Amino acid sequence: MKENLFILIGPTAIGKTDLSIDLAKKLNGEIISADSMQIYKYMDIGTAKIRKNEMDNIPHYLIDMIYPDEEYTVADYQRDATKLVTDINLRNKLPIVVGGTGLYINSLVYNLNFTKSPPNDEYRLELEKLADIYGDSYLHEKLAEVDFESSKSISKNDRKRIIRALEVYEVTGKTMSEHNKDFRREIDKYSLTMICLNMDRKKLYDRINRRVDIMIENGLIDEVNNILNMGYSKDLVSLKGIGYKEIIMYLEGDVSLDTAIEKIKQGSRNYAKRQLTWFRRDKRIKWIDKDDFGSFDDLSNYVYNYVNRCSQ
RNA sequence: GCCCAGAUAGCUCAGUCGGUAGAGCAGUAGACUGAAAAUCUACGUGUCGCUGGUUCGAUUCCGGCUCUGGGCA
Repeated sequence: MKENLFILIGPTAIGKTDLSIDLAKKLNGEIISADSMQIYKYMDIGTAKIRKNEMDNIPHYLIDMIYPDEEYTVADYQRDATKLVTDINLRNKLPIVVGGTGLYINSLVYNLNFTKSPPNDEYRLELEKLADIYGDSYLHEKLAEVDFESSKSISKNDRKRIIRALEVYEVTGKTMSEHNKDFRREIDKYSLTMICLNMDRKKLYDRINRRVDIMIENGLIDEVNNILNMGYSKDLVSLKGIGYKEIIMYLEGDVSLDTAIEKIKQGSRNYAKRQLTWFRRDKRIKWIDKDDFGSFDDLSNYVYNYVNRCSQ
Protein backbone atom coordinates (compact mmCIF):
# COMPACT_ATOMS: atom_id res chain seq x y z
CA MET A 1 0.00 0.00 0.00
CA LYS A 2 1.52 3.28 -1.10
CA GLU A 3 1.51 6.36 1.08
CA ASN A 4 -0.79 9.15 -0.04
CA LEU A 5 0.72 12.49 -0.88
CA PHE A 6 -0.98 15.58 -2.23
CA ILE A 7 1.20 18.47 -3.33
CA LEU A 8 -0.17 21.95 -3.97
CA ILE A 9 2.27 24.33 -5.59
CA GLY A 10 2.21 27.60 -7.49
CA PRO A 11 4.02 30.91 -7.81
CA THR A 12 4.26 33.36 -4.94
CA ALA A 13 1.09 35.32 -4.13
CA ILE A 14 -1.24 33.15 -6.18
CA GLY A 15 -3.27 32.13 -3.14
CA LYS A 16 -1.96 28.73 -2.09
CA THR A 17 -2.46 29.32 1.62
CA ASP A 18 -6.21 30.06 1.53
CA LEU A 19 -6.88 27.12 -0.72
CA SER A 20 -4.74 24.77 1.35
CA ILE A 21 -6.76 25.45 4.50
CA ASP A 22 -10.05 24.86 2.73
CA LEU A 23 -8.80 21.64 1.15
CA ALA A 24 -7.26 20.37 4.37
CA LYS A 25 -10.68 20.62 6.04
CA LYS A 26 -12.45 18.83 3.18
CA LEU A 27 -9.78 16.15 2.77
CA ASN A 28 -9.01 15.53 6.43
CA GLY A 29 -5.48 16.73 5.79
CA GLU A 30 -2.47 18.20 7.53
CA ILE A 31 -0.17 20.71 5.95
CA ILE A 32 3.57 20.45 5.36
CA SER A 33 5.15 23.66 4.13
CA ALA A 34 7.62 23.57 1.24
CA ASP A 35 8.99 27.06 1.59
CA SER A 36 12.65 27.76 2.16
CA MET A 37 12.00 31.08 3.92
CA GLN A 38 9.02 30.26 6.10
CA ILE A 39 11.19 27.80 8.01
CA TYR A 40 12.73 30.82 9.78
CA LYS A 41 11.33 32.17 13.02
CA TYR A 42 10.59 35.92 13.21
CA MET A 43 10.33 36.22 9.44
CA ASP A 44 6.55 36.37 9.20
CA ILE A 45 5.30 39.35 7.20
CA GLY A 46 7.95 39.26 4.48
CA THR A 47 7.45 35.54 3.84
CA ALA A 48 3.64 35.85 3.90
CA LYS A 49 3.58 33.17 6.57
CA ILE A 50 0.19 31.93 7.70
CA ARG A 51 -0.87 33.22 11.12
CA LYS A 52 -1.87 30.92 13.94
CA ASN A 53 -5.47 32.20 13.87
CA GLU A 54 -5.73 31.53 10.13
CA MET A 55 -4.78 27.88 10.52
CA ASP A 56 -8.26 26.90 11.69
CA ASN A 57 -6.79 24.12 13.80
CA ILE A 58 -5.21 22.45 10.79
CA PRO A 59 -1.76 21.19 11.89
CA HIS A 60 1.11 22.89 10.04
CA TYR A 61 4.65 21.57 9.83
CA LEU A 62 8.06 22.86 8.76
CA ILE A 63 7.21 26.47 9.55
CA ASP A 64 9.16 28.38 12.24
CA MET A 65 11.67 25.57 12.51
CA ILE A 66 14.88 27.47 13.06
CA TYR A 67 16.40 30.84 13.95
CA PRO A 68 17.58 33.15 11.17
CA ASP A 69 21.23 32.28 11.74
CA GLU A 70 20.74 28.52 11.59
CA GLU A 71 21.34 26.36 8.55
CA TYR A 72 18.75 24.23 6.87
CA THR A 73 19.36 22.51 3.55
CA VAL A 74 17.36 20.53 0.99
CA ALA A 75 18.70 17.37 2.53
CA ASP A 76 17.27 18.40 5.91
CA TYR A 77 14.00 19.22 4.26
CA GLN A 78 13.85 15.91 2.46
CA ARG A 79 14.49 14.01 5.69
CA ASP A 80 11.95 15.97 7.75
CA ALA A 81 9.19 16.14 5.16
CA THR A 82 9.49 12.46 4.21
CA LYS A 83 9.12 11.44 7.83
CA LEU A 84 6.09 13.71 8.28
CA VAL A 85 4.40 12.26 5.21
CA THR A 86 4.78 8.78 6.69
CA ASP A 87 3.55 9.86 10.14
CA ILE A 88 0.49 11.63 8.80
CA ASN A 89 -0.41 8.63 6.64
CA LEU A 90 -0.12 6.36 9.67
CA ARG A 91 -2.71 8.52 11.40
CA ASN A 92 -5.00 8.05 8.40
CA LYS A 93 -4.83 11.65 7.41
CA LEU A 94 -3.78 13.18 4.11
CA PRO A 95 -0.43 14.98 3.99
CA ILE A 96 -0.71 18.14 1.92
CA VAL A 97 2.59 19.69 0.89
CA VAL A 98 2.12 23.38 0.12
CA GLY A 99 4.79 25.73 -1.09
CA GLY A 100 6.81 27.26 -3.84
CA THR A 101 10.36 26.07 -3.40
CA GLY A 102 10.97 23.87 -6.42
CA LEU A 103 14.06 22.13 -5.13
CA TYR A 104 12.27 21.14 -1.93
CA ILE A 105 9.40 19.69 -3.93
CA ASN A 106 11.83 17.78 -6.12
CA SER A 107 13.49 16.28 -3.07
CA LEU A 108 10.15 14.58 -2.37
CA VAL A 109 9.01 13.53 -5.81
CA TYR A 110 12.32 12.37 -7.28
CA ASN A 111 14.80 9.83 -5.97
CA LEU A 112 17.36 12.40 -4.90
CA ASN A 113 19.81 10.79 -2.52
CA PHE A 114 21.86 13.40 -0.72
CA THR A 115 23.31 11.18 1.96
CA LYS A 116 26.40 10.12 0.01
CA SER A 117 27.63 13.59 -0.80
CA PRO A 118 27.60 15.96 2.18
CA PRO A 119 29.10 19.42 1.74
CA ASN A 120 32.72 20.14 2.58
CA ASP A 121 32.95 23.75 3.72
CA GLU A 122 36.74 23.85 3.75
CA TYR A 123 36.99 22.60 0.20
CA ARG A 124 34.31 25.05 -0.92
CA LEU A 125 36.18 27.94 0.62
CA GLU A 126 39.38 26.82 -1.09
CA LEU A 127 37.59 26.71 -4.45
CA GLU A 128 36.03 30.12 -3.81
CA LYS A 129 39.50 31.54 -3.29
CA LEU A 130 40.81 29.95 -6.46
CA ALA A 131 37.86 31.38 -8.37
CA ASP A 132 38.48 34.84 -6.94
CA ILE A 133 42.10 34.74 -8.06
CA TYR A 134 41.94 32.90 -11.39
CA GLY A 135 38.31 33.39 -12.33
CA ASP A 136 35.34 31.07 -12.67
CA SER A 137 36.62 29.65 -15.94
CA TYR A 138 39.63 28.23 -14.11
CA LEU A 139 37.31 26.15 -11.92
CA HIS A 140 35.32 25.18 -14.97
CA GLU A 141 38.46 23.82 -16.64
CA LYS A 142 39.30 21.96 -13.44
CA LEU A 143 35.84 20.41 -13.54
CA ALA A 144 36.24 19.47 -17.21
CA GLU A 145 39.33 17.46 -16.24
CA VAL A 146 37.56 15.28 -13.68
CA ASP A 147 33.98 15.33 -14.98
CA PHE A 148 33.74 16.38 -18.60
CA GLU A 149 30.08 15.36 -18.78
CA SER A 150 29.03 17.80 -16.06
CA SER A 151 31.28 20.56 -17.33
CA LYS A 152 29.33 20.52 -20.57
CA SER A 153 25.99 21.10 -18.89
CA ILE A 154 27.15 23.67 -16.35
CA SER A 155 27.86 27.19 -17.57
CA LYS A 156 31.40 28.44 -16.96
CA ASN A 157 29.87 31.41 -15.15
CA ASP A 158 27.81 29.33 -12.76
CA ARG A 159 30.31 29.26 -9.92
CA LYS A 160 27.90 27.75 -7.45
CA ARG A 161 27.21 24.67 -9.55
CA ILE A 162 30.82 24.22 -10.64
CA ILE A 163 31.89 24.20 -7.01
CA ARG A 164 29.17 21.75 -6.06
CA ALA A 165 30.17 19.40 -8.88
CA LEU A 166 33.83 19.53 -7.85
CA GLU A 167 32.80 18.99 -4.26
CA VAL A 168 30.76 15.91 -5.08
CA TYR A 169 33.78 14.43 -6.81
CA GLU A 170 36.11 15.39 -3.95
CA VAL A 171 33.81 13.99 -1.24
CA THR A 172 32.59 10.80 -2.91
CA GLY A 173 35.26 10.02 -5.48
CA LYS A 174 32.43 9.67 -7.99
CA THR A 175 31.60 12.34 -10.54
CA MET A 176 28.33 14.17 -10.43
CA SER A 177 27.34 12.81 -13.81
CA GLU A 178 27.63 9.31 -12.35
CA HIS A 179 25.46 10.32 -9.40
CA ASN A 180 22.99 11.84 -11.82
CA LYS A 181 22.25 8.44 -13.30
CA ASP A 182 20.35 7.66 -10.11
CA PHE A 183 18.92 11.13 -9.81
CA ARG A 184 15.83 12.44 -11.49
CA ARG A 185 14.10 9.08 -11.32
CA GLU A 186 10.49 9.66 -10.41
CA ILE A 187 9.72 8.31 -6.99
CA ASP A 188 7.18 5.49 -6.81
CA LYS A 189 6.63 5.11 -3.08
CA TYR A 190 3.70 7.54 -3.11
CA SER A 191 0.24 7.65 -4.50
CA LEU A 192 0.96 11.12 -5.70
CA THR A 193 -1.26 14.00 -6.80
CA MET A 194 0.40 17.26 -7.82
CA ILE A 195 -1.46 20.45 -8.60
CA CYS A 196 0.00 23.77 -9.68
CA LEU A 197 -2.06 26.95 -9.56
CA ASN A 198 -1.55 29.52 -12.27
CA MET A 199 -3.26 32.59 -13.68
CA ASP A 200 -2.83 35.29 -16.29
CA ARG A 201 0.69 36.67 -15.89
CA LYS A 202 -0.36 40.32 -15.76
CA LYS A 203 -2.94 39.60 -13.08
CA LEU A 204 -0.41 37.62 -11.08
CA TYR A 205 2.07 40.51 -11.23
CA ASP A 206 -0.68 42.89 -10.07
CA ARG A 207 -1.41 40.60 -7.14
CA ILE A 208 2.27 40.49 -6.25
CA ASN A 209 2.57 44.28 -6.34
CA ARG A 210 -0.47 44.69 -4.16
CA ARG A 211 0.73 42.12 -1.68
CA VAL A 212 4.03 43.91 -1.26
CA ASP A 213 2.18 47.14 -0.45
CA ILE A 214 0.18 45.24 2.15
CA MET A 215 3.35 43.80 3.68
CA ILE A 216 4.63 47.34 4.16
CA GLU A 217 1.32 48.41 5.70
CA ASN A 218 1.44 45.41 8.00
CA GLY A 219 4.80 46.46 9.38
CA LEU A 220 7.50 44.74 7.35
CA ILE A 221 9.95 47.53 8.20
CA ASP A 222 9.44 47.01 11.96
CA GLU A 223 9.80 43.28 11.49
CA VAL A 224 13.17 43.66 9.77
CA ASN A 225 14.28 46.23 12.33
CA ASN A 226 13.40 43.89 15.18
CA ILE A 227 15.35 41.03 13.66
CA LEU A 228 18.42 43.24 13.24
CA ASN A 229 18.01 44.55 16.80
CA MET A 230 18.08 40.98 18.09
CA GLY A 231 21.64 40.93 16.79
CA TYR A 232 21.25 38.96 13.58
CA SER A 233 23.70 39.92 10.85
CA LYS A 234 22.37 41.36 7.61
CA ASP A 235 24.70 38.98 5.77
CA LEU A 236 22.80 35.85 6.80
CA VAL A 237 21.30 33.76 4.03
CA SER A 238 17.88 34.19 5.64
CA LEU A 239 18.09 37.98 5.41
CA LYS A 240 18.99 37.82 1.74
CA GLY A 241 15.39 36.81 1.10
CA ILE A 242 13.20 39.01 -1.06
CA GLY A 243 11.69 41.76 1.06
CA TYR A 244 14.40 41.54 3.69
CA LYS A 245 17.52 42.55 1.81
CA GLU A 246 15.71 45.53 0.25
CA ILE A 247 14.34 46.81 3.56
CA ILE A 248 17.82 46.45 5.05
CA MET A 249 19.18 48.62 2.22
CA TYR A 250 16.54 51.20 3.07
CA LEU A 251 17.29 51.06 6.81
CA GLU A 252 20.98 51.58 6.08
CA GLY A 253 20.17 54.63 3.99
CA ASP A 254 21.35 53.16 0.70
CA VAL A 255 18.00 53.58 -1.06
CA SER A 256 14.73 55.44 -0.54
CA LEU A 257 11.71 53.57 0.77
CA ASP A 258 10.00 53.87 -2.61
CA THR A 259 13.01 52.33 -4.34
CA ALA A 260 13.15 49.53 -1.79
CA ILE A 261 9.47 48.75 -2.32
CA GLU A 262 9.88 48.74 -6.10
CA LYS A 263 12.82 46.37 -5.78
CA ILE A 264 10.79 43.99 -3.62
CA LYS A 265 8.01 43.97 -6.19
CA GLN A 266 10.48 43.44 -9.01
CA GLY A 267 12.28 40.64 -7.20
CA SER A 268 9.01 38.91 -6.37
CA ARG A 269 7.81 39.07 -9.97
CA ASN A 270 11.09 37.63 -11.25
CA TYR A 271 10.87 34.90 -8.64
CA ALA A 272 7.32 33.95 -9.56
CA LYS A 273 8.40 33.52 -13.16
CA ARG A 274 11.32 31.29 -12.19
CA GLN A 275 9.01 29.18 -10.05
CA LEU A 276 6.70 28.58 -13.00
CA THR A 277 9.64 27.54 -15.17
CA TRP A 278 10.63 25.04 -12.52
CA PHE A 279 7.16 23.51 -12.18
CA ARG A 280 6.52 23.25 -15.92
CA ARG A 281 9.23 20.67 -16.15
CA ASP A 282 7.41 17.99 -14.18
CA LYS A 283 4.83 16.40 -16.44
CA ARG A 284 2.99 14.75 -13.56
CA ILE A 285 1.68 18.14 -12.48
CA LYS A 286 -1.95 19.01 -13.13
CA TRP A 287 -2.19 22.72 -13.94
CA ILE A 288 -5.16 24.70 -12.75
CA ASP A 289 -5.86 28.18 -14.06
CA LYS A 290 -7.56 30.26 -11.39
CA ASP A 291 -9.06 32.48 -14.08
CA ASP A 292 -11.26 29.57 -15.15
CA PHE A 293 -13.19 29.68 -11.89
CA GLY A 294 -15.85 32.19 -10.91
CA SER A 295 -15.39 31.86 -7.19
CA PHE A 296 -13.08 30.49 -4.56
CA ASP A 297 -15.59 27.75 -3.74
CA ASP A 298 -15.77 26.63 -7.36
CA LEU A 299 -12.00 26.37 -7.45
CA SER A 300 -11.78 24.57 -4.13
CA ASN A 301 -14.50 22.07 -5.05
CA TYR A 302 -12.87 21.37 -8.37
CA VAL A 303 -9.53 20.63 -6.76
CA TYR A 304 -11.21 18.57 -4.06
CA ASN A 305 -12.94 16.39 -6.64
CA TYR A 306 -9.76 16.05 -8.66
CA VAL A 307 -7.76 14.86 -5.65
CA ASN A 308 -10.47 12.38 -4.68
CA ARG A 309 -10.61 10.98 -8.19
CA CYS A 310 -6.83 10.50 -8.21
CA SER A 311 -6.69 8.66 -4.90
CA GLN A 312 -9.36 6.13 -5.87
C1' G B 1 11.26 86.62 -23.52
C1' C B 2 16.68 85.19 -23.93
C1' C B 3 20.75 81.51 -23.38
C1' C B 4 22.35 76.41 -22.80
C1' A B 5 21.53 71.10 -22.83
C1' G B 6 18.58 67.17 -24.36
C1' A B 7 14.60 64.31 -27.44
C1' U B 8 17.17 56.94 -30.04
C1' A B 9 13.81 49.88 -27.56
C1' G B 10 8.60 49.55 -22.25
C1' C B 11 12.61 52.43 -18.84
C1' U B 12 17.81 54.62 -18.26
C1' C B 13 21.18 55.78 -21.77
C1' A B 14 25.36 54.76 -25.54
C1' G B 15 26.38 55.34 -30.75
C1' U B 16 26.59 56.27 -36.00
C1' C B 17 33.97 61.06 -38.51
C1' G B 18 26.76 60.66 -43.36
C1' G B 19 25.60 54.13 -45.73
C1' U B 20 18.53 53.14 -41.41
C1' A B 21 21.56 51.33 -34.61
C1' G B 22 23.22 48.58 -29.25
C1' A B 23 24.13 48.10 -23.79
C1' G B 24 22.00 47.64 -18.85
C1' C B 25 17.29 47.01 -16.68
C1' A B 26 12.34 45.26 -17.71
C1' G B 27 9.90 41.32 -20.55
C1' U B 28 9.75 36.13 -22.59
C1' A B 29 11.72 31.15 -22.68
C1' G B 30 15.08 27.70 -20.36
C1' A B 31 18.53 25.18 -16.75
C1' C B 32 18.62 23.32 -11.70
C1' U B 33 22.32 18.15 -5.87
C1' G B 34 23.34 19.71 0.88
C1' A B 35 22.98 28.42 -0.01
C1' A B 36 17.49 27.37 -4.07
C1' A B 37 13.34 33.82 -2.32
C1' A B 38 20.00 31.21 -4.46
C1' U B 39 22.83 30.71 -8.98
C1' C B 40 23.13 30.61 -14.15
C1' U B 41 21.80 30.41 -19.89
C1' A B 42 19.36 32.22 -24.39
C1' C B 43 16.37 35.86 -27.04
C1' G B 44 17.26 43.06 -29.22
C1' U B 45 13.12 46.51 -35.72
C1' G B 46 12.80 50.73 -32.90
C1' U B 47 8.18 56.18 -37.46
C1' C B 48 16.55 57.36 -33.93
C1' G B 49 10.65 64.15 -31.69
C1' C B 50 8.24 66.82 -36.24
C1' U B 51 9.47 69.44 -40.69
C1' G B 52 12.35 71.68 -44.60
C1' G B 53 17.48 71.99 -46.77
C1' U B 54 22.42 70.04 -48.38
C1' U B 55 23.64 65.07 -50.36
C1' C B 56 23.49 59.48 -54.70
C1' G B 57 22.03 58.67 -49.54
C1' A B 58 20.31 62.13 -43.21
C1' U B 59 18.82 59.18 -37.13
C1' U B 60 23.82 61.62 -37.86
C1' C B 61 25.39 68.00 -40.93
C1' C B 62 22.45 72.93 -41.40
C1' G B 63 17.62 75.78 -40.61
C1' G B 64 12.75 76.09 -38.50
C1' C B 65 9.06 74.10 -35.16
C1' U B 66 7.25 71.25 -30.80
C1' C B 67 8.24 69.29 -26.11
C1' U B 68 11.41 68.42 -21.55
C1' G B 69 15.22 69.88 -18.14
C1' G B 70 18.64 73.84 -16.25
C1' G B 71 20.22 78.92 -16.09
C1' C B 72 19.33 84.37 -16.94
C1' A B 73 15.59 87.97 -16.82
